[in-house]
Amino acid sequence: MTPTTLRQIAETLGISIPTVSKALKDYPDVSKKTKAMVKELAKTLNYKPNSFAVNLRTKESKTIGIIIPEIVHHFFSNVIKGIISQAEKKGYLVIILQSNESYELEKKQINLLIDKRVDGILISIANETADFKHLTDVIDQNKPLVMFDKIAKIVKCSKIIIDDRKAAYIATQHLIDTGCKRIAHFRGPLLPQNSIDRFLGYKKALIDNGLSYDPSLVYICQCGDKSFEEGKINAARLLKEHKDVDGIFINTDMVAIGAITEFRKRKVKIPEDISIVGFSNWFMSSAITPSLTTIDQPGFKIGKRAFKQLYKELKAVKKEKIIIPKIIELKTNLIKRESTKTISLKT
Amino acid sequence: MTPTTLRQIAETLGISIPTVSKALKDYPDVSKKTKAMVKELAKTLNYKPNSFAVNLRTKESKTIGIIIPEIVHHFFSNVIKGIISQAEKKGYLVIILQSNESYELEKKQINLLIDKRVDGILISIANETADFKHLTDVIDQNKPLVMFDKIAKIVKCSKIIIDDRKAAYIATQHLIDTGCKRIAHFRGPLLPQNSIDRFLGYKKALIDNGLSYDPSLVYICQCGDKSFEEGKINAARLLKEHKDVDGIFINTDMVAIGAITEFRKRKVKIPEDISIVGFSNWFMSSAITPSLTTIDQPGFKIGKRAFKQLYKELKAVKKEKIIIPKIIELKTNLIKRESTKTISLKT
DNA sequence: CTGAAAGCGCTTACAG
DNA sequence: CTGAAAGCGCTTACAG
Repeated sequence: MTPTTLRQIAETLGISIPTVSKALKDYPDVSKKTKAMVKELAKTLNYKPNSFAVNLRTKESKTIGIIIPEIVHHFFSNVIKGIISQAEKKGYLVIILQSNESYELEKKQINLLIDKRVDGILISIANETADFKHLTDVIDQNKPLVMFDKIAKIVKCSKIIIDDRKAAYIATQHLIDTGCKRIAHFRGPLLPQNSIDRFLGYKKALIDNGLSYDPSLVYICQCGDKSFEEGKINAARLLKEHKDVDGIFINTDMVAIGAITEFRKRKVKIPEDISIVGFSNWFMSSAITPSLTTIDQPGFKIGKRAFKQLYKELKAVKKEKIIIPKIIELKTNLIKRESTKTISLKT
Repeated sequence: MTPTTLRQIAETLGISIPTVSKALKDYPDVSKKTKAMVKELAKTLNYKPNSFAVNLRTKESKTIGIIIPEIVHHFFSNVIKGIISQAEKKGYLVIILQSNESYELEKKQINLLIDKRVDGILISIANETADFKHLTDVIDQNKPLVMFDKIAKIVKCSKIIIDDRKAAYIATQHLIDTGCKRIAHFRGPLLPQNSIDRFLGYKKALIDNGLSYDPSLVYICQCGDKSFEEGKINAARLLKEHKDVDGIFINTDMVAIGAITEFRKRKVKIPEDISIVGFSNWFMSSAITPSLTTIDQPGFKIGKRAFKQLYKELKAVKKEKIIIPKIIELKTNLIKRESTKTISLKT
């Protein structure tokens, strides 16, 4: 009923606890005979080391924590999957917490994880978060912290990101290259770095191409639960307020799909009347009609890389080496589909 | 740098470790003065109990494990969210593992969790799983185990389910009530109980209404990554093989949306030519055109209830009470939308 | 009201 | 090759 302990094995075998411990871990200074004996009994008794005791001795939990704003989200669930798959390979278990984009919750959750003595933390910060003390505290405790996707530039830790500005630039450039002259942008909330960067990339592409930047063409979305609705609403507003718009770069696919739905309902032709580029390459983007041109944001890969970096730092800390924060930038791709025109070959 | 311990507080204050421990936990037999003194110092030193030591003593980790077939999945990510939200309230942290529908992985993961000494386990079993020893082992160790959604009927543990058979019956009945005479079914894989039950509900509705059951109208989908594609492929096959079909009950929304996409492409009118009912009420179901009539499967609620049940059993075990397995059935609803006809009032 | 004692189950450095 | 000793940091029953 109660789990087997080293003591039980030692007593039934008439040897000492340390010897049992060492035999099980194949220490070279234990006789083959003893090892065989111990291992056999351990197996029959289904011995499993008590992880609490092991943790207490080794000061490691072989567990990491991850905090994300939202679990029910295509991008983040892919990131989680990437993290878990990689962590499992290295013998780490993963505790998941969801901040709901709330700074207070995020702070509390960081504390929960620290209390649990996780070995390291992976985080994509909440939109609300503007104060980073809870995060620098983690680093000050010499506990590895890696940020991904939604990062805070000021915090000195490793980060797994994409070049949002560049990707947005490419997306907007594609609209320009395919003939759009008046391009709107449905952006994300004001605070998070990636929605700022996507906006800046959009703006720069316009200016570099000699198109004027018009702030009234920029619509804000919260990109939460209601993304699809926001897409529809903004599409309707845009149609009313700016009849001359012929292209939109949209912060996230879900919003873009909402917009497409609304446009189709109103018989606006895509891409002929309005071309659309989304962001993230959610699988529905290739499924809808017309399929959506978008920027592929590699969630699974981001998760994998985030864990790999954390793992490196975990090992560094163990060897009492200093952690040198690394910024890892993953590539994105423009996926051309039906929601934008094909580039006309110019002579 | 290193975390504060009880010893440090005791030594700087010149009192014993047990007194510090008791002061911090507000034991009645410690003087107010001592308590105040201890608490203040604990606060300034940012004392946090070492969870490893606490676990070792109390034999509790305040951590539970959850195993699901797939994280990147609307239903499951909602369940996870429900579990986590509830667990956090009760001071439990959640470790998540993904079985990829693989029996071997699932077995390994159960062991991982047992090795970690989680207090309890929540699981939705893999399609492949037909042997349940790894699960009964958990129960035999007196460790609470609660199944949800994809369950094994033989295993004696609590289960959070919906009445798949009834829901499927209602879905099919709705097709019949709205005038469908020849109804196909796109079912899930052969093994999992819920896909069996949905199939049986479909079949029973046909028979109860005097319609003949025709096995050739039942198509199998794996319902994995390729659900959308499977929907398209099966829709195309159906059109070729059974031109007379006027209604389909589909195992899961994603497949249904694939089917709708294919039908629209081929100018099949929905619901006039073919009516469709899905299953799960994925949010895209209300977004697509035509919007999808479907069965609402309350993922978040299932997660919440699953944790609540586990929590009850956790407490029971602590009090050395016997766990009485409970089957909790949550209600589903038929959500009528555009992919089925409105019921004609008969006189 | 306070503290000495025992112990949770393991690991590691050291003695023999 | 084996084992006695110390200790990780806490908690709880008990003595005073």
